[in-house]
Amino acid sequence: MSTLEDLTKSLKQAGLRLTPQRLAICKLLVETDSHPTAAMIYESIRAQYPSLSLTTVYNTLETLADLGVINVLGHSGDNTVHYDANITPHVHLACIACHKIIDVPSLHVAFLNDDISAVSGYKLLGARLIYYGLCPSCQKRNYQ
Amino acid sequence: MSTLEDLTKSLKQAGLRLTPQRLAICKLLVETDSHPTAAMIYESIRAQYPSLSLTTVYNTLETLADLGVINVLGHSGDNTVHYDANITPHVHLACIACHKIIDVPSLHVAFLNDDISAVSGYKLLGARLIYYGLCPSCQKRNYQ
DNA sequence: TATCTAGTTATAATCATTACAAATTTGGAA
DNA sequence: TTCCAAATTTGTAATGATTATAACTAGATA
Ligand SMILES: [Mn+2]
Ligand SMILES: [Mn+2]
Ligand SMILES: [Zn+2]
Ligand SMILES: [Zn+2]
Repeated sequence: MSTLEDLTKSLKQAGLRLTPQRLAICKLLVETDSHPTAAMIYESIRAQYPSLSLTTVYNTLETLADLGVINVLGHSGDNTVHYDANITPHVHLACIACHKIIDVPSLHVAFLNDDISAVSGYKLLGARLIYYGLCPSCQKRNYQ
Repeated sequence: MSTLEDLTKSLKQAGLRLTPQRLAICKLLVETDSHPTAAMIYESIRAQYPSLSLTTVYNTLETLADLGVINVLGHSGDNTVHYDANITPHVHLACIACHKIIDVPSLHVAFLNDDISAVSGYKLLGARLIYYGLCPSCQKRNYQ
């Protein structure tokens, strides 16, 4: 799990400024475990920075992803990209009904990593390990 | 790996017709190993069915995905959804430069599945296991 | 044949994301 | 401190994949 220092250091080391907007976005990313989208981040921070623009959120997320300190998850059935400050490969569980994404621990991820690294010939930059289905509460709701 | 019969049977069992368009899309899906997008499928089949519409491709893919006989992969950095007729959970390697997606065999996927199934409490419907990075030829190209 | 319906098609609408240019802020030079 | 160039942010417009809509077609049924 990246810390706030990880993110801010990597910005500085890349010669980029730590603006209030970037800092707020970084803070939110490391403090949440909800795998937010750009729009969610924008809505959360708008209260503190009323002048914040959605473009800045997208730009900052792209910058952090390019630096390799956050992970870009794909869609969870909702046509929006989710982000994760936890860049150690780990498994996600996405509900196709309510679109929540949670982490699932599994020891086998580490073995999987070793396999892929050894076999692929690719220069690996990250992973998106996503199982999807219906979360317990959405299962109930569907049967009512 | 789903066969053509798997796809056509599941369409019939759901009371849906096996139209020429649907058949052509199913054939392409089971014959390719390239994880095509809706647009790629449309372009491939247009020669045989000049009247084919992109909407039909999208509709058919959604139908097959809802039936659970094809898998919806996320983006590979190209902002387009990729599809896979191989619904047994397996690992993908996506190149962020040329956007090709290949399969990678690993025994640990089976163990991972067992873990997730046992622990989650979710009703699991599928998985997207994607590592991304630079493929060997794009690595060369970047260093020239 | 006449009718009904699932499916297809063409077209338009949606909306997340990206591109662009003007305005603002910043850190450093003078 | 004051000024300046560069970096960054912002508001707005453009893009493009996907989805919605409604007219049309084909194929089954009676
Ligand atoms: Mn996570
Ligand atoms: Mn595959
Ligand atoms: Zn749910
Ligand atoms: Zn490549």
